[in-house]
Amino acid sequence: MVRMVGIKDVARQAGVSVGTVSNVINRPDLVSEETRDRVQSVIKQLGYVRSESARQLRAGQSRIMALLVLDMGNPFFVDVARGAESAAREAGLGVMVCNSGQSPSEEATYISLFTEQRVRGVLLTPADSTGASLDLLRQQNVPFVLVDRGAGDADGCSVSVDDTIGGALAGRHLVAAGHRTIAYISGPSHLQQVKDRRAGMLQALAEAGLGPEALLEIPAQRLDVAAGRDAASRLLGLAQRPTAVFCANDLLALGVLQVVYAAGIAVPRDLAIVGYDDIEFAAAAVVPLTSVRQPAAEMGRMAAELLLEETGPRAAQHAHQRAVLLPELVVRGSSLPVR
Amino acid sequence: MVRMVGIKDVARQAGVSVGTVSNVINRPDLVSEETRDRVQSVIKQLGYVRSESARQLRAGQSRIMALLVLDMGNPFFVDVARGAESAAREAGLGVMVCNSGQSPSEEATYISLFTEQRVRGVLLTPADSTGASLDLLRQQNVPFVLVDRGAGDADGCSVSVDDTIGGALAGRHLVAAGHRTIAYISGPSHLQQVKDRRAGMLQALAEAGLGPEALLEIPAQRLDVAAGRDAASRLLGLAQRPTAVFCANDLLALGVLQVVYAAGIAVPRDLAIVGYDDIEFAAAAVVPLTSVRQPAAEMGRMAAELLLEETGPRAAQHAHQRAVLLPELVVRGSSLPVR
DNA sequence: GACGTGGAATGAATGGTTTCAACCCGATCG
DNA sequence: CGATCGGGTTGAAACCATTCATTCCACGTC
Repeated sequence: MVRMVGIKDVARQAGVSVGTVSNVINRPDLVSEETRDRVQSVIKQLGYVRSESARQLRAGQSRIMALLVLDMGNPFFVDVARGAESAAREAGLGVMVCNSGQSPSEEATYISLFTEQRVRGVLLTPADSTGASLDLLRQQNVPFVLVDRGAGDADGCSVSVDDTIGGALAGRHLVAAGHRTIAYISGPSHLQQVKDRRAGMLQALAEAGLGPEALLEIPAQRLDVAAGRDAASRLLGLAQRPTAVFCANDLLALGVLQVVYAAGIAVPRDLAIVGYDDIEFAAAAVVPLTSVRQPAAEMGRMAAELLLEETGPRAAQHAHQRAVLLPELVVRGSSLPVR
Repeated sequence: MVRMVGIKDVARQAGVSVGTVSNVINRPDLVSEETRDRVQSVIKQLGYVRSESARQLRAGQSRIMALLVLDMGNPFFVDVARGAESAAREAGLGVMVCNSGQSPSEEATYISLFTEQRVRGVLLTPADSTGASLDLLRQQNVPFVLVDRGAGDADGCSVSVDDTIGGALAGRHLVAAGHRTIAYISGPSHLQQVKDRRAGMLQALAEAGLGPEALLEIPAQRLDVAAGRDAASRLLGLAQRPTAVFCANDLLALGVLQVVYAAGIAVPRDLAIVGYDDIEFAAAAVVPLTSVRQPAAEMGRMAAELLLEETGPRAAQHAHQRAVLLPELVVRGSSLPVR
């Protein structure tokens, strides 16, 4: 292994002190133009690259923020990551994207990795519902921002989308299209999102004078395509099939669409489908899916910006906040009323 | 900002020297059981977390490897990332996943971020075809492994899949199903993959005694769903439409499927479709897509392992190698011969 | 009782950068 | 002419964990 060229080598070669080289890099305005040019050219000539670890050691914090998502296979989180990444880059930071796969233990492993790295902060959608992960972060006072989750007891920021409104948007749309019995393909019951989306749907039904019996819940184990297929088979086995399905996310909806289509049931004529998240593949399905759009990239960006504010030079004026964004219904072929 | 508890605090509290604390953490067998327990409990009590930057500063390299992919929105790369991540974690490293979005300039930005971080190494699918990015890495002697690309002139490892064989698999399958004119929806022409897949297809056609005129190339700007839709419209506008389409990747194929279906053309009866990559959404389409499966996770894992070998304790015995994996055809509904 | 042995613990040196008080020197002011 | 100012530069401290040569100690052996 060849020795790395350090700031000292540059200083010697340029005939200045290390302090001056540092200034050339970090506060060029303090250095005379002549010296600056000379140092710059030596830097280029020697191929000097500053060592982030040394800089970090002094600064006490790194220039990396962590993003810990539940499922990298879900395009929704990919969009979140994109948003966060672009905000971070504007501030000259890197993002370390990691995938907990919904496992609290992997989540804990990553969090300890992050604390060792002294990351600037963590953006996360916790997989652990007990809050133990957050305690870990608090203990090390690593700033964090919750993504796609409200910070209930609030000692951190959060960015989320109002899922009750989202559910209601879907509900009103289906009711307006004449549906009177709707299936809800939910996900793991401990997820707040899943509950809120149902609540919104129930609210919309109530507005139309329909009781909770109009909503038939079909639980799904996970929020992925396979779980959607599975739930759809159960749906098809029912004696009295609802005329519409609302899915807790688009992956489920894609699974449903596949099974329903294979069974020869026409969408939307015999069955309307509404998904949630509006991932790219929802629009790209053979029958484009109506979906409740979450501003995923926007969420990622906001989360990153909140973190930057909390850890930036103006940290003192930072007050934790809970940003709640609004979802939007995107109507496509899978739920269009048939004329 | 509260001061971080350092190794010195632990040492003082436990009544030992800093060297001993370090030994407890890194070489516990050198320390007597009694001392070890005492130190461990102080560590827990104080919530001490070692500073990776300080450790790194001495070690000269970090415990993070970078993965730079072309498109995080493509599930293929997500699988690559998963494979790399799992191999890295087994070795106690973290992976920093970044997205160049095929832009050489973003790629360069990330590479300079990586060199500053002194990452252990970089796994990448270069967006820059001139090789300038690799030069940057070589210059700083940062080890790298090419993913999904062969290392032609070889001064690094690479892991790729034989795309010519992949194309041939698709070709033989379609020929066997009786197709005699096939459209090839390609991607950006400078991508080697795109060329190799076509070459394989031509080879399969030749084996069946068909000349290059049997393959009709329809160029696509990018390798995504929208480009697939676009190419499909052009396909449908043709006077003499081929009976089968081979797409350079699954995203294109999904776009094609959507447009073709909307035009009322039955798949596979009127048009067979074969994709490439075998992403989850290919199997999840309404008409499940036949696709050439690439062992994406396996590729990510191998790449990470090669990097670990190159930078690990046995680096001396490391010889660069070019691993070439084999693709596999997964036949599904979109190309089944109609009885 | 002198010496050797080996396990356990020590503490100083090391690494690269940033920061800041101190310094130098030419120019301006009184 | 001396004092002051300020732009430009310097040099050393600080950051924190690791490493390794050294010291310490208890025990056993001759």
